[in-house]
Amino acid sequence: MSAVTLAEVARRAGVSLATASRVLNGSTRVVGEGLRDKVLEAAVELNYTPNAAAQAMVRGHVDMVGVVVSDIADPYFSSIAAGVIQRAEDEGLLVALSSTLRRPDHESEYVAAFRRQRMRAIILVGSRTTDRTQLARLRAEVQRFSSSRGRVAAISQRRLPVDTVVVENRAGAQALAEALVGQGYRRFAVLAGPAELLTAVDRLEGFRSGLARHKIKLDDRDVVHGEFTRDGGYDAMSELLRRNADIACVFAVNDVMAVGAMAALRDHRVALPKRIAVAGFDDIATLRDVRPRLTTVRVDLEQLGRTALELALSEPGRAPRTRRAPVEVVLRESTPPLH
Amino acid sequence: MSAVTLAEVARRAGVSLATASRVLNGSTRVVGEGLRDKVLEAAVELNYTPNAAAQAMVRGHVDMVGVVVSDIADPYFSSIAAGVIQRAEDEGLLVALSSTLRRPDHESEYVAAFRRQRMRAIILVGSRTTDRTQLARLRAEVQRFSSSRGRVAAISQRRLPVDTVVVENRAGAQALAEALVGQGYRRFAVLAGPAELLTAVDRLEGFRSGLARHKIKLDDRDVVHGEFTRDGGYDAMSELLRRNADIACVFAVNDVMAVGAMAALRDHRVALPKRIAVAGFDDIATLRDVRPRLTTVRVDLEQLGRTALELALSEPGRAPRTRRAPVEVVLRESTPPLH
DNA sequence: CGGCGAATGGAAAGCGCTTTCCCCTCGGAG
DNA sequence: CTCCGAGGGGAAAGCGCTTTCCATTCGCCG
Repeated sequence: MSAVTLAEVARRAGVSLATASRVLNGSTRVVGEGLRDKVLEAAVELNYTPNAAAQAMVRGHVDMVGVVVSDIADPYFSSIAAGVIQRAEDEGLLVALSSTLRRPDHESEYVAAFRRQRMRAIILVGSRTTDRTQLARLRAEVQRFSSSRGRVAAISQRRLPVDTVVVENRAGAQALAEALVGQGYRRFAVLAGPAELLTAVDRLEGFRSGLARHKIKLDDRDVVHGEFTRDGGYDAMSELLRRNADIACVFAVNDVMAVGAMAALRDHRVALPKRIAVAGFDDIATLRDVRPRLTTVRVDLEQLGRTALELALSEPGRAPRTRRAPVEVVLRESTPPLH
Repeated sequence: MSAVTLAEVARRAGVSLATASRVLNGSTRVVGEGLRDKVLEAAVELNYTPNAAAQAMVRGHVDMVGVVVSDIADPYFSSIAAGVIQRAEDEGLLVALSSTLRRPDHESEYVAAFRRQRMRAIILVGSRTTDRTQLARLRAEVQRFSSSRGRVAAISQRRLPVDTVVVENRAGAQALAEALVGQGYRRFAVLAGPAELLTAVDRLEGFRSGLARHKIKLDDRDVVHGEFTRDGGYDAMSELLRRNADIACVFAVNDVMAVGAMAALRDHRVALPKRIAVAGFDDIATLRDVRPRLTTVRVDLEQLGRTALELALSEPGRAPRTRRAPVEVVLRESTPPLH
């Protein structure tokens, strides 16, 4: 049993294909009431559904938006995706979601795939990296997509000539550093995530400059890089402890790593937060119940997703726009005021 | 600048459209080496990309699979989605992901949308419900999709005539109950999730029958229904405490609720797990670091997703198939052995 | 009452691709 | 040397839909 086509509906309603199309699939042209009703009725009787592929072909684009994330199982990305999906539903758009499995070099491939599908828009959620070749490739691919009237928005850093929702990673980390100094901490270490991920780098640098404002220097020995994951945090913290560093507070550049760090501290029987305090970044909802409650920098992730899609769908300006996503320091039990 | 078409490639290579198509987009027909190379070369020079919409139209389906989840921000669903996406990548398929935002009555709409798009397959991840009308509607929609050679697989309960990965909710909950009795617990309560969600119901019933095996009765007063979320768990636990029930161990039908319950216990200054022990279900990775470590029933969520897609893509049998997803009780600190 | 423009319906030309069907060219068997 | 069949190439027919571009029909104004 094959699907019902517009032609069948038209025949049944006794009108032309053109009229049926105008009635059923929106058009500027008005159709007389009589015929309009006939068509509608025929469509219902035959249980007609438009063939999206056919529409996509003639319209030049499908009613979908593509989203590229690093890892959908990571709550950071799934929250953003939730925001995009929510907004997409409002717009009557479907969402195609791809996960690079933390291989930023695969981003451009997915952009290409989405271009092939003639997606209305593409949202790039992953962090940009320091790799220039990669960036060039991505930029080229994005260019191609936009030059065939596809819209693109990125989340995180402004490194591509597209609308971008810039997360205030630097400012947030800096404010966090200052707040922690305000709590009385002086000796810090940072669990810094991958050295090539701009999001991680920005947070590290922001934190560093926050400390600098109070004449506190962050020794390179006290910066440990690691995966942007729970285990990455665990390993980095373990490494730090192995180095026997004399620190009072550790900043993990995201909450997931922070949780890993806390686990490592426990496993090494280090009093938390007494001996070593821990702070994170993102304020992941799922992690709000870990104890001690995690000091962090809140980012409204779902909002990020919604904003990005909005930006991508709105009438493009003559130049790429930037929207800042404000962040907010949240002090909790994991970094109690000293004495 | 519009996209390059196959016709342009053909012209440039000096061959017919048919030949170009056969070379570039796979066909049973063989093309002579000379022409083949010419076409390939022309395609590269012009930077040709096939128009997926056009291909979809003539082939009858697009190279995508649709996934319907209840809430992509929930780690349960995002893990399953990750599994599906992983497997889809292996197959060269893109994934369209829709979230019903916990409105099971919207599932059929998304199935319809995916049908319109001519997706290759659809994976239904959300739990089935007790609502017969809804089920009928979903079944009808699924029927239509499969009758136009679309493949469907469901995860959780076998309530639709489609391939299903059945999660052993009942058996798992029953085994958990018995394990808890083995730990010495006798007075139980259940935070039971929405009464209409089969996943929640199955877990409750499984738990009940596990207790029954040891002649322990679960009083209806000790079963509190609530949302399948962290806050749902929090509220249900609070309600339970308000009832002043005399219980030693609480089973929350999923980990997310369990975490909410633990938060409620803390807020009410109830010693955890000493006064009241807590157990969950799912073994959500992100939650493995909450303290006390949560006793739970492990489900390999990513595997669930992978299996479902595999099932959907494999040659359909004459009858819908069922694949059981085994689960495993994991005892941890949140339910210590009694004395 | 004639004439003209607005309103409405339909025929048909694509959109970019796959695939059938037909044709031509060889190679090899008889 | 003829004939047949296989192999490889191309013309063209769609796939289901949107959208010009015409053709009609009215309504109205002068």
